[in-house]
Amino acid sequence: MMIKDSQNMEPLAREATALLKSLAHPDRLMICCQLRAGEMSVGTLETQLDIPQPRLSRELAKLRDERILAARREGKVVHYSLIDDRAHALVDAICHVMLGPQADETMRIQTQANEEAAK
Amino acid sequence: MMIKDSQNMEPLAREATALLKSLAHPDRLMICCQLRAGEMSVGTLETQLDIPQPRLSRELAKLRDERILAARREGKVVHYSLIDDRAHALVDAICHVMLGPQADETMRIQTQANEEAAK
DNA sequence: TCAACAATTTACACTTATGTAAAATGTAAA
DNA sequence: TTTACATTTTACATAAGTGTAAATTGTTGA
Repeated sequence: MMIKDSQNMEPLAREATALLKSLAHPDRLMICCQLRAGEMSVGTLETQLDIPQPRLSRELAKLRDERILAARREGKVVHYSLIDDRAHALVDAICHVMLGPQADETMRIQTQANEEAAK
Repeated sequence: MMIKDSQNMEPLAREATALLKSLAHPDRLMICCQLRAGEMSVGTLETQLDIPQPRLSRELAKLRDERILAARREGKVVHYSLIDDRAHALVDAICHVMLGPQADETMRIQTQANEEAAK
């Protein structure tokens, strides 16, 4: 009997690769990486990640369109947060794979303390 | 004090996104997914994944160029295998994230038994 | 209302990714 | 060497991603 896994796997693979593509850009990966620590403003992200504002804004918009991030306005400032559990778990896994089991911290330096310092 | 994480994170993020891009296509993800079970010929992959041969061959070539896969010729047949540990670990993680903690098996149906059956 | 700041959108040029079909290559056996 | 089979390469059209700079929108406080 001929077994075609693709019929089971392909839809899942499409879903998975959509998520992978969302994270497959340094700006977007770093953004999601930072936001694991909690909500952060565009200005703070700009400072911490050193991404030119228009580019940052465009990548944020992409991630927002894909419901990976959510935006919350507070006065002039817009705060972004990571609302997709799969994306969160995948970023964790990526850090794990890139850095080895022990040191997820290297890619997760940004803490509330730094958030304050950046203001 | 102003802390710029990007200076630590950016090179790593570039590395990580290179790997993500390699996997961010249904054909390539499914190929790597299958090859976790072990070496497999182009023909077997074609049958199991139902990918047109020229496209399959092109994606295999990409993964080969990036040293994620290795090819071994045996007569007319070319066997591919997954030789990149990070890619292997990341595919495991992707399955885990997409399917939940329990059922990695769903995306890893292909066993040696199926390999034989497909011949 | 005006000025200043935060963030987004637009416009443009350029590169890369993708799907399809046809042609070419390499290998083994008649 | 000719044939058949397995795989790769080429050629082409189209779509999607990326970087940069300029213009625009939305908000607050003078």
